[in-house]
Amino acid sequence: MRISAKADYAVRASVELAAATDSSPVSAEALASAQDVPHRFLEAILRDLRREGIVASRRGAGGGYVLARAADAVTVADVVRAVDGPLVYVRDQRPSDLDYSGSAASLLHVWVALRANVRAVLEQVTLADLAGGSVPDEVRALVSDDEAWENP
Amino acid sequence: MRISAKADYAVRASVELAAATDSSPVSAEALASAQDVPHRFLEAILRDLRREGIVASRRGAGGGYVLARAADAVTVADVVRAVDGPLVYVRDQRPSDLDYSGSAASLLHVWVALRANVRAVLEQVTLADLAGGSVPDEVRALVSDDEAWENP
DNA sequence: TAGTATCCGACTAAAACGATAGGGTATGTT
DNA sequence: AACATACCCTATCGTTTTAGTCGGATACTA
Repeated sequence: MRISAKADYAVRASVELAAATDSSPVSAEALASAQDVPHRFLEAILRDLRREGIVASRRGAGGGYVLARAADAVTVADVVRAVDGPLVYVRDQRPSDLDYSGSAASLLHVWVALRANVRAVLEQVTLADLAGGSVPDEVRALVSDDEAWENP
Repeated sequence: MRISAKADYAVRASVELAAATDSSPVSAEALASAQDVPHRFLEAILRDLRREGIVASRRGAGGGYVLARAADAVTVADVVRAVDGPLVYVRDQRPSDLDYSGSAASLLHVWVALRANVRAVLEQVTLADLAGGSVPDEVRALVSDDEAWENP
């Protein structure tokens, strides 16, 4: 269960855009240096985000990227899905497409519950939350538990 | 965020062992055909599980594998970690090792909350639960929501 | 028309993934 | 003792994914 560099970079760039309040486009170069991400790689990621309707772009001098929607209408899940596809899948299949037989039948429920709990976090946090330096109460509750910070 | 074939197979084989009540070893071959998994591949996985103390093995005729601990003392998280390492990591680092600066600082909290919610499922379900065809109430509550079964 | 910055497709090195192969070693049965 | 069973270990292998890079085309501004 890993979050790819691509997803991490995509969210960071999107948050940076959400934080740029003055509605003028931000260049890929500026985003790359602000978040310390390889510029050419970020360009490719931003193209994905544009194709998925997360950001809009303007070419030419003074061009760059802006969010295509309001920052509070874009969740982390939206951004991750745009670059990496489905949030959770098992052996390249969606949980609901799996077919378990025998004593492992209930395992399907585990994967579905897992996905539900992943969604509960990533679909709750918006770019506006992150740009504002805060997270929803439900998420804060999760991280306020000391156990959440331990590496078992 | 994918669950690898290895992790899926490992859990299924472990559940099969938990369901084999008569404490005599089950061969890799028998587990492989019961769960429809490549036999040689499963053997490699079982070796990982043994090294991590999840299963015990006996060699020779009539040999095979048994759970090394009671089925209600082994969680799905234990099995997944044994074959795939840490449950959640971002760009090959544990969330707590990440270093975010600028407007994406709160993103760290999102990844930590994500991991906490993943744990809340996988550390709660034991092999005994699955072998018994049921899951803990907290997990059942998650899957009873119709939304949990939809592919967005 | 010069400069800026996005857009596009191809490309690459390295790692991960999903296995498979060949032989060695311990254990039980006859 | 011979034999069959079944785990054990190392190595290999083809494909896909990951994380980037490169060269140039296209669009927009001043």
